[in-house]
Amino acid sequence: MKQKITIKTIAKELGVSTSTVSKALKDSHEISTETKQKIQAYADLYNYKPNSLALQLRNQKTKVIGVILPKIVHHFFSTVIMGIEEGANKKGYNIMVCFSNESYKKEVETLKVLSNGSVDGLIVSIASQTLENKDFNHFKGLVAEEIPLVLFDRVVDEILCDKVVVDDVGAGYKATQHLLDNHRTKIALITTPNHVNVGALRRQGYEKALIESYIKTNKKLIVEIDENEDIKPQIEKVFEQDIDAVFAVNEIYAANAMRIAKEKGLEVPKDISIIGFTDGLISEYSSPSITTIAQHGFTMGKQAVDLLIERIENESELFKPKKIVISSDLKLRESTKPSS
Amino acid sequence: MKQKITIKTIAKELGVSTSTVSKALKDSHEISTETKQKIQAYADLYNYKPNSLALQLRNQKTKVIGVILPKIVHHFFSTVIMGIEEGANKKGYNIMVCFSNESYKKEVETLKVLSNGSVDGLIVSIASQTLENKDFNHFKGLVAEEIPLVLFDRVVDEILCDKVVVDDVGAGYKATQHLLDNHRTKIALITTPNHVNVGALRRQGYEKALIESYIKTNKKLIVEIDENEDIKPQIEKVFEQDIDAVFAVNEIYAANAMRIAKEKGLEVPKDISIIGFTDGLISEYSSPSITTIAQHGFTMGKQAVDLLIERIENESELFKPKKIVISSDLKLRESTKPSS
DNA sequence: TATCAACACGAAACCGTTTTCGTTACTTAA
DNA sequence: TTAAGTAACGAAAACGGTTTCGTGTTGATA
Repeated sequence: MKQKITIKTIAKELGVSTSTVSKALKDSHEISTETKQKIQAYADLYNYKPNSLALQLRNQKTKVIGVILPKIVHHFFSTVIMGIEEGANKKGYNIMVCFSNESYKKEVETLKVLSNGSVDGLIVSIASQTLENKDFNHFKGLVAEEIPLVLFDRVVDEILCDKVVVDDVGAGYKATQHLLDNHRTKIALITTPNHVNVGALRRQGYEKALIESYIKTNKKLIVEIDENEDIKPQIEKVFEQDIDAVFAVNEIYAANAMRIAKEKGLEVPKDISIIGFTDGLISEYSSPSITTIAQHGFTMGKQAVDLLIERIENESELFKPKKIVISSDLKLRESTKPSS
Repeated sequence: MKQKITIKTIAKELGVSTSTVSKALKDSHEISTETKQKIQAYADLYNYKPNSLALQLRNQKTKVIGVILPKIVHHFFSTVIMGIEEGANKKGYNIMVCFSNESYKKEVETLKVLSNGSVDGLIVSIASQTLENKDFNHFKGLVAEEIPLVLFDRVVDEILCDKVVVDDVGAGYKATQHLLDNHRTKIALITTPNHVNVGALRRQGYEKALIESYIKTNKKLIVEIDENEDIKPQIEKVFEQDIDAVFAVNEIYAANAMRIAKEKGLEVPKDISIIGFTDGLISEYSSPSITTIAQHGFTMGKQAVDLLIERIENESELFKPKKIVISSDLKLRESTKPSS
């Protein structure tokens, strides 16, 4: 990179002190109009831009927000990023995005790197492996250092910080109830392993809805997908049971289920109803299109970043963690059209 | 944020100088074993982490790479980010991600902010609006300042820098040829406005393939989608023509085309073949699944970041812009299965 | 005993900027 | 004539590190 022009260069070149240059560029009244014009002209000519590192060091703030996601090739996380970026940008912040790739180790490392002063605060969705081994010390460290932290979607109670989540139980309930309303009673649930808590919560909603309809939950109708294995055969297994509906906790699972149903000669939604989660492009463009629970990722990102910036800029306030619950909507599409 | 522990605090607390502390923490031979142990123990106890801003200022490098994308809710860009992040991470860099949202103004601003010393280099895919109004001065400014820059996917010749692109002409040719091989001759092209050069290039490939088969291109079969309008009606118009195949330059257009085909009672691939671009989840999960040109976004991101880091770390070399062309593959699926 | 190297540490400069607090020189009012 | 005020600028500290170059104290050697 070319040697950048600094205040020092300008000062030396114009035979004044750096303080004068600094003040002149800020249009301070302390400096004579004449001198100001001379300095500003010179700065313009050589395209002077203040070094942001120096400013960050001096001001003890970076105007950067760190974002750590488990993965990105997932419509939901993409929309969350959009929301975060837009909200951050509006308040003059930039975002630094990292991925844990669902790995505990990488999450710990990334957290360490970002908490070295390079960001003013962090927005994180916890890696699946971390949720599994339940070791949250790296997060607790952050909290102890009082680095502003907002968790979203995948959160845990052990970490005392602000949180933004969707009403997973309610959403699971809503989805299941919708199937029940369509007179489906043999509803399969395709979910994540139980340690991924959003999956567990949606399952609670599913069970609650069934109980209220006096249907006892049948464990054989529930599959917990192991993402390290091939997904399709795992879902296929549940089709060996007698089912008339599928509730999947994300759209990939839902799309797979639909594909399998078709392969088995089942017609959607006549023979079997399918409902997914995360209102992404797959659900929208598959045929038949898939009814889903819309998670409002954009809103979630926006809320998370607003909360974080609030926390960053009002440090003085006493700390009382907030939890924002975003309600989710049922987005009706073809895959659950009543047969009547 | 809590007051962080610094080298100064340690020095004062232990009654030594900051230089001693700094050296001790780096295990310098200049410091006695005794003192080193004392200092290291103290640092560990209070969880000392060197302030990265201070280091960045002193070393004149940030180990951060800026990434500016037109948008993210697009499978292709998501995979590119993954590639960039992985490559960057491997070499100890972090990435700062921003979005231009296809807007010229936001692109200019973002570029300005990031080139203030907060990043060591930039990876950018140009905003559609910028391509349209052909004003590249903000990029030329970067090049003049010798800030390492790599453009990918959407690139232009006017900017003298490293580039990573897919072989768009070849890909367009390949796709069209595939349709021709399946005895389709009335091939519609659904593309972007011509200023988005990747669209223009793919169109060249399309036209080349047709010419080689002695088929004259019919302008009525080509639609340039205006993304500010509703997409579906625009695509519907081409179905008023007599067509037996559709080549779409991205998967959203392809999915829309398939949906329309079905609504018109056309069977895919019996009555009409459809081929898309960008091997995303929509293509994979729609039914029938859609044949696409795989763009290898991950590879692209990786190559881009490798190129950039190479440039950052070997400044001395004389500058000769490189252009890496990534070959694309045809991914055969159901939407173009030969009817025979 | 004088000389010299090795050892262990500190002072100070530096990265680029801001800001407080002088310090001049000049003007104005008492 | 003198005290006070003001305009215009500079010196220096500060942010948190690293690094070069002393410097004082040992111990060994000639």
